[in-house]
Amino acid sequence: MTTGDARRGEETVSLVAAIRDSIVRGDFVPNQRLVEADLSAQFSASRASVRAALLELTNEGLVERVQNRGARVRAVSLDEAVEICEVRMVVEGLCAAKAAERITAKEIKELKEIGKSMRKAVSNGDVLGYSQLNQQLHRRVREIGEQQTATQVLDRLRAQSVRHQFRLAMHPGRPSTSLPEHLAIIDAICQHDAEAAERAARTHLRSVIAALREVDQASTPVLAR
Amino acid sequence: MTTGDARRGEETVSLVAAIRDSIVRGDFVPNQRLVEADLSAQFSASRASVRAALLELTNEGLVERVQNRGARVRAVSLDEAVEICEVRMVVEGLCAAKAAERITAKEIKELKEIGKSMRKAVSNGDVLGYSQLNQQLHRRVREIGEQQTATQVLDRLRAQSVRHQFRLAMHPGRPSTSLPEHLAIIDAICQHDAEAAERAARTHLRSVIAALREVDQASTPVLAR
DNA sequence: CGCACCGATATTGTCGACAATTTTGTCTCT
DNA sequence: AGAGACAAAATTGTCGACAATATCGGTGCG
Repeated sequence: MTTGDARRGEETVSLVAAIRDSIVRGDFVPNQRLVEADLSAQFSASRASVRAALLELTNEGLVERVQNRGARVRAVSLDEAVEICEVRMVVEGLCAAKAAERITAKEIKELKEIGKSMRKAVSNGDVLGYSQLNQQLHRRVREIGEQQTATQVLDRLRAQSVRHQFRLAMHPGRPSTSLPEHLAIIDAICQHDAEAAERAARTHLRSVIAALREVDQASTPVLAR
Repeated sequence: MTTGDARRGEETVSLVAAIRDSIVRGDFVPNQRLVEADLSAQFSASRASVRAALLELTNEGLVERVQNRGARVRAVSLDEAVEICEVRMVVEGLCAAKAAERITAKEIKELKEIGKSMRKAVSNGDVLGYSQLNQQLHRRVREIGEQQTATQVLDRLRAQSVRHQFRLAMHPGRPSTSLPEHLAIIDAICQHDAEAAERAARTHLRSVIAALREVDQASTPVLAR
């Protein structure tokens, strides 16, 4: 069966989603070549559509293309993942600060609700649920901050580092480290304290960066030779 | 004659540059429709190439596309320009901080040289030269900071707001305002003071945002009705 | 035995044509 | 005359085929 089907119009857009999912979920491993003809057959679409989709994914940073040499799944090194997180650090800091300025009473309740759910998930050992709440929190903060541009930037960066992100979420003990950081962000935003919110967001991402390095060292002990 | 010619291979890449230039230099005004067939004739390229180029420019944020309704030049509103500058503020801050950590003695000399040239350009009233030095400074700082990801983000954002940026550079009195800010960034980086460098970069961009608002109000007095 | 040259194969880049969709203009009916 | 429906034009989305380019394997020469 072909991985993803879609409604009639705009086949390319669904192809982009299908290929993106295949990359994110690991069906296509890093550095794997993506031959247009093969994808065309696999997803039963024309080569032009595949080509357009590859173009799009290249600009999202998930695929690398070299002139006349084709496309392959981009492998994000640890150093690159750190760089990405550093940019995320400052941009999420901006969003948190803006959110602190603009948040409404209703949204405060919502954010605190998320915080409560996160506490519960961690104490229950619900790693998957916590990960989803994590994403929800970050998304809501961006929405509250009303930063369209920042949101676009962050979406792109998140997609690029999703593999590292996932590995991190599965690391034992990680949730109990990040929970208080998340709660600090929520508190600062709910108190309309922009500076504190930015600091908290940065502290959190700094911790993520440190954890990234740690997890990588643990899983790549010396050098797989 | 066709606007841009190019070497044999990879016609699309040169088309992207040609259309981008046309947008940036104002040959294509904001909200102007970009019909594939017309561009195809104008640049004497196939429609497929034009299509690929428009895809690329869409992902750069210079063109907006709606499904089955074609592409048009994106009009960046003042609010959007401010948002873009806010993101730039924090990311350039990051780059400045990293540059302060990593700068070498040789690069310090180079940066100070740029500072000297800027002073000269301002005192000579050389607006264009100052603008170029400005760009050169920002670029060098990013390179010294060795932030690939941040550089990509900033390149994209700069391209989107180039029109506002240009109008700002032409504003009388603007250079003498921004010069000391630039010099402060240079000083902080050259003293390896990451925190001060980030603060200086932010202060500068904050000033740019304020100027953006001011210039816009001056040129759109009430509301063209 | 190694290296450079050359041809065969695989893959991408480009093109023109056709199908699907949206927009525009016109005509009728109330 | 105005609103709605229908047809025609314009434009985009998709497809298959051809040309250009890179990669791989074999052959001859030093």
